[in-house]
Amino acid sequence: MANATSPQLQLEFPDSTVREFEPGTSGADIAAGISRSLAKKSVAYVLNGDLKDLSEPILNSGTIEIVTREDERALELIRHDCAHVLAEAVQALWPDTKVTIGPVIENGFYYDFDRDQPFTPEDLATIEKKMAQIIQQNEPFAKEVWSREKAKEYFAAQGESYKVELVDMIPEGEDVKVYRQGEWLDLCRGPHMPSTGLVGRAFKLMNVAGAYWRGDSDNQMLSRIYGTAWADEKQLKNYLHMLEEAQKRDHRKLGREMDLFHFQEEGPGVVFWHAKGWKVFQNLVNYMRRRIDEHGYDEVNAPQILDKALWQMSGHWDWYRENMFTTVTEDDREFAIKPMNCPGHVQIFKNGLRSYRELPVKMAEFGNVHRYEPSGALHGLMRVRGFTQDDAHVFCTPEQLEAECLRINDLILTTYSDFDFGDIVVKLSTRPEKRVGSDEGWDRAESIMQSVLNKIEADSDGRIKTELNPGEGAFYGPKFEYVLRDAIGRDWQCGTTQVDFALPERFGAFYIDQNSDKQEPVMVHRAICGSMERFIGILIEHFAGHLPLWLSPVQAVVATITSEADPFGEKVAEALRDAGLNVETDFRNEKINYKVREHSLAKVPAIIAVGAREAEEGTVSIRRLGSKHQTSMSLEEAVASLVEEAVPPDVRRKRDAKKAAES
RNA sequence: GCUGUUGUAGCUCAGGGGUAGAGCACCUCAUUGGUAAUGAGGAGGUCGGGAGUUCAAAUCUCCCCAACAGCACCA
Repeated sequence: MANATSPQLQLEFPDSTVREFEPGTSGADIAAGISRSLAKKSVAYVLNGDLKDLSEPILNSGTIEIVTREDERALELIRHDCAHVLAEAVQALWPDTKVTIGPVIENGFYYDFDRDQPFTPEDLATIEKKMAQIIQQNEPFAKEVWSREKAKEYFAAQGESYKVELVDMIPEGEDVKVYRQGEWLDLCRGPHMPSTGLVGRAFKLMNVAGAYWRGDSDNQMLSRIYGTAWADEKQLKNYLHMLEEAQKRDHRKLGREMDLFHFQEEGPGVVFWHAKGWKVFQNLVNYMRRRIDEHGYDEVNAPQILDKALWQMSGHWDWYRENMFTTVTEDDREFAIKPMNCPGHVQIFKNGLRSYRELPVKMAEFGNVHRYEPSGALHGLMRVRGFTQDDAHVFCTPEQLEAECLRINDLILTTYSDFDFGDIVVKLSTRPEKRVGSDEGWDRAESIMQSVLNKIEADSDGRIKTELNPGEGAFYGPKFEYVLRDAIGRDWQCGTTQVDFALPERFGAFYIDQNSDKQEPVMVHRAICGSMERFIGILIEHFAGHLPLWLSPVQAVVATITSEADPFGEKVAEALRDAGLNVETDFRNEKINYKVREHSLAKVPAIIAVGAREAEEGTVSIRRLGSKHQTSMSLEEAVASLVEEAVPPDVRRKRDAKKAAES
């Protein structure tokens, strides 16, 4: 068709100029046509939003942009190329290693290998050296399109059974592509940069780990090597520095330094809360109590241990047995320690007769639950075997469901904002394969929740991102998951709203409607912090230990400079305590430098130093955590400002609203 | 649970087949000092637990436990 009348490509450049090209022109040709320096610097191009190999011929019109190595979009190419170089290096060093996949991930990449002898951390340096050699050789990445048969034959002959499996997974109609780099090649959909040399030197292999083939624990465990790669060494250095900083705010480390809690061998996954940590815990519980009170919940408390029969009825005995702590008494009666609060709450709902007039019934509990989590899952406060859920169950009519979901969303989002969390993702998880209830029921619930999800996003001013998690719902109903991101960039699911079809029916819970008929209520499970333990862990990391004054276990330390000032120091402490603040005194025979250092390390928000001068003038010198400066003010001023700052955000919000209404 | 690594004083860590060492913290004494470590002295562990090899084990081997990094699972 390429003749004199064949249509030219219309390509629009970033500066909005449109130019015509012969179909089949490559990105490299275009870059070369613009300037020699661009041709040299370019590593790929973007056509209509898709990243392409520089050598890829252009067949369609559209917007085009040449991507240089410095471009942010080149970063994923650098990382992906680096993964290929890693794989080549590994096979050069250990030829009997089989390759699998090596994708780009946040901040880097990994590659999974199958090898009898897993890699050791010492191997990483060897591999890095080999990688540097490969990069030095600067072989071009050459794309080839193979037939399915050829690819399978080739990889089978190489003994690369995983690659054969991967070829089979490529959808019909899609090209089977391999990228060659010198002698070595890999099945890959691309794109890549023009040559291995462009990977550069700003890469580092981070660690080795086991990982299951295709993410399934029934499959073979592979040996995974994680790496990071950046455009230049400065970026790499920054990233490594960021990791170090993140480690400093690890809640396990801060928990010890701040004397909040500890773990020990005899109690894997259960927390020993120290006095200060428990104070934080109580401050958090008190906050949540005020919030749920404001939202019309009733707090209840259901038993820790219940007969197996109840858990059989709830379905937990079938679905959740391996995660439950159980105990058999002398008289051979079997009990389970509750892993969830819902069955208990249903019992409370069922006790007595419920009228439609009572609905929605909102039952809350700071429920202490125990779950036998896999040992490898345990992680500080973030993942424990005994924890406290800020749990609640809303029993309502189907008509009330949407409004209740929105009400819960409001409670969750205001709570997160009170704790200064901005990065929130709400995910809607829909019906899983293994499930109870009719498809019509799921249709109805999912459509209600989808509309709630849309409202959540629309009302958030872009603060909330929403996602769909198909097939990830609970077996008894769809759910929303509220996910926060921690200091190290890990995501933690905290809040959740789950619609339950199964439990009311299983327990035969009902209410009496307008016509004196029995009706099954809809049950909504919801948690906001999720686990108080985890939430505190996230708070510690989020604030790097600098908890807001209202949450802080010790809000101020009064430290005297000389013992002469002790009586005045006592007076200051008393005044602060009388005003409701949590205050400690430090009258030890130590220098003020020593005291300041110690309390700063313990993350005390305010150090109030008093010496002879303050005692005489009736003033105090306040040094706030994180600041190197101190301000001097009268004792009265100090008390008033600290008291004001220590007002919890919800109390402040209510107070301000009241004030605004009055004026 | 799976793969790998680690486990020595409260903390951070050194050592390593012949019965343990540092710094900080702790205790005592001296020092009363202006905002991130005053000085001196003292006490403290049998080296995660168990078994084995050995004349001798904290050190080597095996089993178990726990922690850490991932994976899988999950609030």
